Order: sequence, then structure tokens, then C-alpha cells
Amino acid sequence: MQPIYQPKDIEINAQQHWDIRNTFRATETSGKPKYYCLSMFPYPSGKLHMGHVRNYTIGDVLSRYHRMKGYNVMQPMGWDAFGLPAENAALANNVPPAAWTYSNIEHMKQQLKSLGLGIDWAREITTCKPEYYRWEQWLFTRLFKKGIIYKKTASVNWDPMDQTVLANEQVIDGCGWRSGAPVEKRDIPMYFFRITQYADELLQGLDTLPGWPEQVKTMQVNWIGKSHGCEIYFPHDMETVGSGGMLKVYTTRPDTLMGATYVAVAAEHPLARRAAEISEKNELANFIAECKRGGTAEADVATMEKKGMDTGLFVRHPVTGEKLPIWIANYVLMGYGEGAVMAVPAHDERDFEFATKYNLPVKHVIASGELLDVWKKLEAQFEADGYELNREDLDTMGMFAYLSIVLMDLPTPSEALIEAVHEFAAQLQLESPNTQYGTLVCSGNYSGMDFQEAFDAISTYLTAMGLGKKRSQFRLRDWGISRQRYWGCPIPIIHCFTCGDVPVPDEQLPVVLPEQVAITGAGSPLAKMPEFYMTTCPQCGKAAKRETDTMDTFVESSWYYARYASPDCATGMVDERARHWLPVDQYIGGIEHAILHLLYARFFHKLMRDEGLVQGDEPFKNLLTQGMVIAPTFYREDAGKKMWINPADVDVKTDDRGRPVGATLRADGQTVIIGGTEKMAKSKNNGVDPQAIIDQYGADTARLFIMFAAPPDQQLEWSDAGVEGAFRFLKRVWNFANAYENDLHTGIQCMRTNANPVEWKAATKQTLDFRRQVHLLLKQANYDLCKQQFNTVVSACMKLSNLLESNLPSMVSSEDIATYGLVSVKEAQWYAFSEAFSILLRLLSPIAPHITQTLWQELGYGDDILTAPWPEVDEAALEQDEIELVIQVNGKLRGNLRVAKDTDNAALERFALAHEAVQKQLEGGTPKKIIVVPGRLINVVT
RNA sequence: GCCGGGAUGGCGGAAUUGGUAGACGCGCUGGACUCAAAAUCCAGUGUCUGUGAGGAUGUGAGGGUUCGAGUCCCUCUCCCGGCACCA
Repeated sequence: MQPIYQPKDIEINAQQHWDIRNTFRATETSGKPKYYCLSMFPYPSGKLHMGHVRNYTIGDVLSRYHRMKGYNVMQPMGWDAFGLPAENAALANNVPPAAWTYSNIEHMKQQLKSLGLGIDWAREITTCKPEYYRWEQWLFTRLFKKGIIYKKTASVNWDPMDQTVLANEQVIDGCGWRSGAPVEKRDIPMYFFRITQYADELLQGLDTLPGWPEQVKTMQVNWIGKSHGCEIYFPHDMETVGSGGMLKVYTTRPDTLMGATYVAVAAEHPLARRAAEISEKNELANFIAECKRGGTAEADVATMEKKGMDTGLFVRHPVTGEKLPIWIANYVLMGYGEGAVMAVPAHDERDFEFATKYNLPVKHVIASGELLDVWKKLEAQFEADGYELNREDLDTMGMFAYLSIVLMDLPTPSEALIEAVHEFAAQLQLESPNTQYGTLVCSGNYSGMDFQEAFDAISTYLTAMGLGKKRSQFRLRDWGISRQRYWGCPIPIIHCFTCGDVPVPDEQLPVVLPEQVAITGAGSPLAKMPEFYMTTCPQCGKAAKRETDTMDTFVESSWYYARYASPDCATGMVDERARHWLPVDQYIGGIEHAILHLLYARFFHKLMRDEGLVQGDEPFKNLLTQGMVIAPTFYREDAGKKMWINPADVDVKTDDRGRPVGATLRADGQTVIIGGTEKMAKSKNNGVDPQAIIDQYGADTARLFIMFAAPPDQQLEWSDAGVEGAFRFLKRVWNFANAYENDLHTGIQCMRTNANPVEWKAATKQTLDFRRQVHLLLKQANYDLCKQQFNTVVSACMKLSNLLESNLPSMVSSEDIATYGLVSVKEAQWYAFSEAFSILLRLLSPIAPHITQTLWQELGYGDDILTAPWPEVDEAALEQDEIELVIQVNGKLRGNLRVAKDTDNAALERFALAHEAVQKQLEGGTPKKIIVVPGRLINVVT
């Protein structure tokens, strides 16, 4: 055994040990229950980052743990290889995206291997290879024929200078990232997946996923956004816009219909366009053009200043027939609902803001709480004074406007009436809308109804009149997958002048993406390659043009989990092995994928199910969403510009209590400014290269630190000092094994010769106590592993190590020997000692596999720790006669009490009252009551 | 703006789900070893107060429920993730 812990040697040896034996090759014929453990595959950006290390370590810990628990584990790995960064790299360094991607994969694969991950590399998938994407194209053609994929126009970011479509990421402050020109919205034809057809199933399916975090399910529920409401038709005079003379809106608040004071349409709405056409002035056309400015990202649209313009046109209120103005508003989204809303400023935030800005009327029609009370009082006072409220005026003018004139018209209003009006006016919130449900007021026949009654009554009326109906609505939109980019999977469609859009026939698949191209940054290279796009129509044989758009890279990542089951299948997307491995038992990935990727993959699973390719409704049984890795930032200011400095080049000074007081750049000793702790990113230069950590301390240390520093679902703050702490711990374990090699051997012999554990009753109290603590720690660790809280598992290992160091086997007193005899005392002690160390090694092995494998083998526990059974708690070891209780007075800790474990409550109360500290607190008085929590505490209440 | 999450010592975090707040680790302070340093080992370490035993106080802020609240409820502040063409 090496005297000094040298991670480099032992890690290479351990990895070879597993390589030679093909340990991680997963087969379908093991006879054990399967466990498919999948970590989200990386985009091959060039180098592994800390987020990857965290993700794959979590996956590997779960894989190794389950393997030792007796499962047939499959842990695959692959590359999400298509995407924008490859094209950016091509522009910056003049390398073809394919070559750049393949060389990145080569490097990152070596890095992953050095982490010691138990991956079945025979199942490796690379999405930019035709063997993979041909099946995606195959499925596309099936779905196109079924109508699940269709074509329509949609808005994209357009850079007018570079004449190219931009990703949201490439739009910075409303301008193109390269040209700097203001971005516009442009409508282009695109292919869409009809995901909305599966909206209800995607929603309901969430209820069948108890192994998913609640927060992810909630986010998906809200994203799908099923709402119940009404569509309502507002008649107008614009017959020419093809809407049958009706403006259709959708609302979840039909109860507020009587409070609608205007309607608003999106700039792209046909009515807006029509209004601009017939208007004599250019204002409307200019405003619509202005709305075209800026990108398409929802966050930008939603934070924009609310702007609008009156079209000069009107609709009729479907109940009152009143004329309501039609406005064009930039806060109305064409993509949601009908691209038009009825505006109820009194009861909607955005409508209120808009109405206030443009001085549109506000009509209160919902009252609740005190407002409702004072309104009823006011109505009653009018009646008492013998006046009649003009309901019609009230309904058209709104309460506030009506009341402000009505008092003037009354000849002799009573004091009580004036007071009631003032009281009401004070309650009426004029500065903010009331968006809560309540009772309808000033709503004609509907006054007095609650939300549900009004909802039903109004929708019934609208249905009867042909002016609307109840309907539910999803926020989810169909998934547009066309990208005007090169480095992606070609869309397998041929455009024929006679036959239209024709899917590429199976025998012509795959449509191979040419790998030698010139990237210019303006437009798609494929559209400039006749050798790619010139073809013939598969149906009529005439000359035709191949589609040059590629697919959203989310399409590849939506089904890769299924391909891992049969990565080499040349006859279909998947084969019968998918039935064996799916669903994925544990999926692990970043929380940033909570919505899009996970929703698309669930959708794809259902598409594949409906094609008869896979079974079951959901692809991922259990989900673990890991938090991000963050690190401190440092910078210097130079002419107002921040120059970010990497944490690795900075020394932080602290005061004598460890508080940071300043930082200097190591190179020149000059001061740098300490910034916030942020997500590791190139832009803040605060990334820590995992390779440097692995090279210096070894993979086990990197893995141990990353698992110890935070629970997996929380964000993790990087700390170099913490890494050293992790290394120190592993060194301690190594040194301990070295120092007590002989004792451990002796103990292992005792474990071997005692098939049934030694007679523990012959052991000393000290040994029994030691063993109880060991098994208590094991119990805690096993509990935490079930919770997937790995940081406290590491903590348990450290405690176990501390415990071992303070309970060395040579410490047997002469009294013990006299009582029990030397052989049995020693034997029990050695047994407990070696058992404890074997528990430590096994608990630690999923996290730090190399050092534990090496020690397991060298100490003679066995040949391969992965084949050792997972340690289970010996419940008998936990038993004890005495327990410690806490004594509280009024909930405050005042003392402890050791009692026999079966002491009854009455006795406990007596002991507590007799306790010195309790006596002192009581000062001779008697307690009001005593609360006894069995096994925990006694609280004396005075 | 909307949706989701978070906030506990100098720092990362723990707290068996309403029952001893600060486990474990880092850092820091003191000591041992050493010619010296590193490494290692031992002790201490929330804050205030007290010579001490002890006492008070303390989980982002403010209120509430409870014998008892880091944990439950209400209001607020700040930070992070997502927002459909980054992956």
C-alpha cells in the first residue's frame, strides 16, 4: 500500500480496473431489475464546465449507489451537437462547424473519462451524425402526413442590415448583435408541431409524476396555462376583414363584461390593418410600423411601455349595444387568444394602466368586502330618502361618474345620504384596479350575482344570442421548429410547384447536411448551395426545391433518451430494447430546462407512443433538477468599464476573524474590487476550470467537494478553500487505512470467521456504544440518500471517520479483559472497527469511487467495491436503555434529563419539576401545564 | 411585466418536516511538533453581557397562530432561474 495518497495513480488504476472488465457495459439480460439513469447530455462547447461536473457526478453517484443496491444500471452519454455556438465559432475562427464540434467532443470525452464516470460508452450518441438525425427526419415525414406538423407564418427577429434572422440571444437592447441595427419583427413561413393538440394530456400527465419536483410541475402547469372563460363577439361595421362583422375576444372574466369600456387589438390584427387602410392620416400606419420595431422576446414585449392608438372605429357592446372604441395596443399579443381583448380598466391591471394613460373611462362593476357593504348602505339610503337611482345611467356612466353628478341634481340630499356617498367614494379604489372576484354591481340584470352565477348567466345569454360561448384556452402555443440556420437537422420537405410541400420519401432519407460550407453570418449557407437545394419532386418528378431551413435543436434533445436503448439500430428510431429500458428511471439536469426541454421531451414521447414506437405515457419517472454553480467575481474599473478578473488570479485578504477586507491581483499586488457571487460565465470571467482541479487534486476530490458544498437542487458556490478541505478528508481516510492496516485486517478476519456477528453481549459498553453510533450515522446517511441529499451523506462519512479516529481498537482496559476475557472483547472490538470502516468506504464509494475501490481491494475487503452489497442498518445495534430528554420552561431550554427509555409520562413530569433549573424558574409557583413529547422533551408552562 | 425558487455565524451549509438553531466542512484565533516553514495534531470560535457559573439575544424585514416557529399564515424587501430562435 502506498504510504501517501496519490490520486493520479490510484485513479488511473481504478479506471483501468473497470475498463478491462467492461464493468459499465449495460445489457438487457442481467436478470436484475433495470435502472436507467440519465443526465442531460452536454452541448459540446469546447471544455467541460463546473455545471457539467456537478450534473454528471450526481448521475454517477445515483448509478453506483443503485448498482450496489442490486440494480442493472444503464448510464449512457452523448452529445447535443447541433446549435448556434458552432456557427459563431465558425465566424470567429474560420473553422467549419462540423470540425469544431467533433474536436470539442473528442476533448470533452477525455475530460468526462477522467472524472471516473460509470458510463456505457458503447451507447454514445452524437446528434449531428446522419445515423441519428435520419430518424428524426423519418418521424417528421410521418407527422407531416398526419397533420401533427403544419406550416404557417410567424414572427421572427429580423436584422435589416445583415439581412438575417436573429435568435433572441442575438438581440441586445433591441439591436442586432453584430450589425448594431435596430431589430424588426418579420413574418415568415415556418413548420409547427401541433403541441396544443396534446395540451390537455401534457397537463394531466403531470399528476402521474410523483417523482418530479413540485416546482417543475407547477411551472409546467402555468406554462400550459389552461384557463376557463368565454369567447365574446363584439359586432362592428368592418365586413371586409373576413370576421363576419364581429370582433372576437377571449376573456377569463366574463363577469366583468358590463365594465368593458373599450376593446384593444394587437398591431398585427386584421382590424388594425383595415383601420390603417381606411384612415386618411398616416398615424395609424406609423403606429403599426412602430409596433413592428423591437424583438419578439416576451420579456421585452411585457416590460415595454404600454402604448396605443385609437382607430376611430367602434364595436357594439354585446349586451348594452353601447358603442365602444377600438384601440390598437402594444400590450395585446397576437399569439395568445384572439389577438384582441375587451378592456375592463376597473378590474384589470394592464387595462387600468392603459386607460389611465389615455383617459379612457373606468367602470366599477365588481364589489367585495367593505366596498360592497358601503354600496348596499348607499342604495338603502337612497331608498330611505325617497330617491330612485337611475339604473340605466348608473350602468352606462359607472358608479363614480354617476354619483358625482347625482348629488348635484338632488334638491335636498339628507346629511346621511351625503355621508353615505362620501363613505362610498372613500372606499372605491380609484388608484388601482380591483382584480379579485366579488359581487356584481351596476351590471343591469346581473347585479347581485357572484362570479360563478354571472359567468354562467352571461355565457348563457351570449350563446343564445350567438354573441359568444364558454370555452377553455391554453397559454401554450404550437411549437415552431423552422430555423434559418445551417448547423442543424435539415427539414425533410421538397417544395414542388405542382404538388406543393412534399415530404422526402423514406428511401431518400437521410437528407444529409453538407459539412463543407462557408459561414458568412448573413442568411443560411444552405440557401446559397444549389447542389443542396436543387432536386426533383418525389411525386411528379419535375424540378423542385429542397427546404433549406433546419430544425430547432430542441427536436434532437426531445428523443435522445429513447435512442440510447438501441443506439446502433439501423432499421428504425428505436427497437424492442426501448421496451426494456424505458422509461428513464432517474433524469438529472439543470433547473433552467424545467419548462421547454422537459415539456418537448414529454410531448415527443407521446408522439412516439402514438406511432407505436415506445410504450407508456411519460419518458422520465423521476427528475432531479440541479442548481447552478456560482462563483465570486472580481473586477477593476478602467474609464468606467469593468475589467473582470478570474478568481484564480486573485488573493483575498481577511481580518483576524476571517471577514474579507480586500483583494489583490496576484500578478501585481494591486487592489481589485470584490463583486457579487454570480453564475460562472465567460462574461464575468469567474469560471473555474474543472480540469485544473482534477489535475491538481484528482477526480475524487472534485466530486467530493461538489457533492459536499450544497444539496443538489440548490445553487452551489465554488470555493477553492473548500476543495482543499475535501482533499484533506480523502487524505485522512487514506492515512487512516495505512496506519491501521493490520488492525483492519484482523477485524476483517473476525468478520469472516463470524458468519453471524460475534456475540455482542460479550462486547464492552464502549464497543456497543461505538457500534450504535456507527449504525446511527449509517441510518442517517441511508435516509439522506433516499432524499437525494448528498451533502449530508458526505457529512456522515466525515463523522464516521472522526468516530473511527477516536475509537481505536487497541483501547481495551484491564477491567474489560477481567470481565469478558481478552479474546471476545478484542474480537468484538476489531469486528466493529473493521465493519465501521467498511461502511465508511461503501458509503463514500459512489461519491469518491477511486480511493474507495483502491482501499477496498488493498485492505482485502473484496475485489470490487461495486459488487459489495450496500450497507444496511443493524437495528439491534441502535437499541439503548437510556435516553436523553430536553427540559424546557415556556419553550426555552433549561436543562437535560437522562432517563430509562420506558419511563412513563407521570414520572417524567415529576423528574422535570424536581429539576434544579425548573425549580429556579418556577420560584415556588405551580406550572399551568406540562407538555411531554415522548422521546424528545418536557415543556413546563408557567 | 408574468411564472417558479431562494434568504440561517466571517463563508458553504445542517436541523429526523412544529420540539435542544448553527451538525459537518471551510476560515479565523491560540497551542503542540519543527532550527524554521509547510504538513499534521489538540483546543476555542453566532452576537451582547459577566471574572465566572450564568443571563439576554439571535434564522432577510414587519405582523400573526402556538405551550413551543428557521419550519405554518399574512404583508414587504432583495437575489436567482425561465419567458417559446442560447442550450
